[in-house]
Amino acid sequence: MRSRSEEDYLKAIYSLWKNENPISTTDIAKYLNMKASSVTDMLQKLSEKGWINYQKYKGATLTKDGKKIALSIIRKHRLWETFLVTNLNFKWDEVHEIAEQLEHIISPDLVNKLDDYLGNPRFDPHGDPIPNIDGKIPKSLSIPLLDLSINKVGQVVGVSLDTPSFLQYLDKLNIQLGSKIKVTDKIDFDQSVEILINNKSIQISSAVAKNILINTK
Amino acid sequence: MRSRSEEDYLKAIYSLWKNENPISTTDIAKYLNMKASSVTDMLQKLSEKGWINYQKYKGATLTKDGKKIALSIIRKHRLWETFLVTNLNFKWDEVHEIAEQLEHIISPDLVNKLDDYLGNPRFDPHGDPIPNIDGKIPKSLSIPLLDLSINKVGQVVGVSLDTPSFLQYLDKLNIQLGSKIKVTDKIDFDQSVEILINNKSIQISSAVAKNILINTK
DNA sequence: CATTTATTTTAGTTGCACCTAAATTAAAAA
DNA sequence: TTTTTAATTTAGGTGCAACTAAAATAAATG
Repeated sequence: MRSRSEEDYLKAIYSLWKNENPISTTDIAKYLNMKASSVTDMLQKLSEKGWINYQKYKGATLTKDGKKIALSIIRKHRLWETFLVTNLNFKWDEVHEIAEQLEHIISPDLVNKLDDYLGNPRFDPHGDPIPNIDGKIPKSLSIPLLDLSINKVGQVVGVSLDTPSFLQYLDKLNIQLGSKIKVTDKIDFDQSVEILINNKSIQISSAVAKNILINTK
Repeated sequence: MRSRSEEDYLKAIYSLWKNENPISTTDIAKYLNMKASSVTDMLQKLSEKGWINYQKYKGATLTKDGKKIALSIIRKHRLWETFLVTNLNFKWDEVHEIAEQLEHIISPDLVNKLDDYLGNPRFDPHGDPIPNIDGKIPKSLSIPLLDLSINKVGQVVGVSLDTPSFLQYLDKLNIQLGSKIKVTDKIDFDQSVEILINNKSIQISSAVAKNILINTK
């Protein structure tokens, strides 16, 4: 049996895990809005349960079992987000908090029936891949808008950042999932990008263009 | 802010509340599988929050606020049960535990969008009424099968008992929501009932007949 | 390389929601 | 009405998951 907290920690470690380096106590604490001492306590507990590799002062990585758990929670999270957006008509910037609760519902049957009901989607509304029942992650075939060449057209398939402020800004610019975007110019000076969307020409900063994902036909 | 436990207690008191009499500590303890001393603790807390009327040794009743909370949780529970059965193809005896978890998800928006998505159902798959957003409960127009007269036909609209063993027994008899049942005889000796269902004649005990709800056209 | 600074851990505390055991109160039986 | 029994509360304790403050360790700087 796992507690909700334990699941949150495993997911946090998975999310912060980029290269082979272990994740530091402080990074986890920041990610979960907790104090470092609380994190230390939990890391020791998770280590005893065999879900993480943990050495004092050296941070943590997930074991095979820990990774499996993290992926199953991410699977649930993304399936629920898909349900909320495509069936219940939530906007993509409104679903994170709710999915954060739904991901902890316990019932293997439920996840799989939900998956079937949604038509076994491979990506969630943010364009993030949905791990399958075995924890396999479908390869995303997208590139950042920043890397799209001049005069090419692409379709928005997701974002690589999902803070409310970023998503709300996209909403304001009328950039949505499926929006068709043509890159009309790239400004050398600040890497900003001039794009055509809905027959209007707008400028977006490189920071924004970096986090919009475009399909690569 | 409310904890999950607090919500469980309020729902328990609501469920046990038949007439005007307050609900005893012991009854709540039995219902929630807890010790009476734990219940006393919580009753004091709920009383301080203004959700129940509680007097030492005299049991508890819900205040207006407490009743409102209980109804909102029951609303969520029954809406989720409806979703699980009608959309995800769960059987009606499999959904209780999952709904028990889902009912604690916090998001007013979610409940109402789910309600709309399901087409604002008035009754859940067990035939229980779903409180509306203001806590109003639709009147059920059903009677126990036991009270249906000989040679009359009725349709199953719900059950008044939802233990797994009872529901599984109904499944075995092929009695489902919507099943058409004709009462062919009533045995005076033990109040058992002879019915015709799916062109087969079977006998059911009065205990069973009492808990099957039939519509009253 | 020594010292300062930052990170991490340990030790001890808190609130929550449960528990057991003992004391109290209410209800039932003699 | 007294006594016995049952229900309820109080008092004190446990595990969990957070916290603060202090100590220990590692990393960065002079």
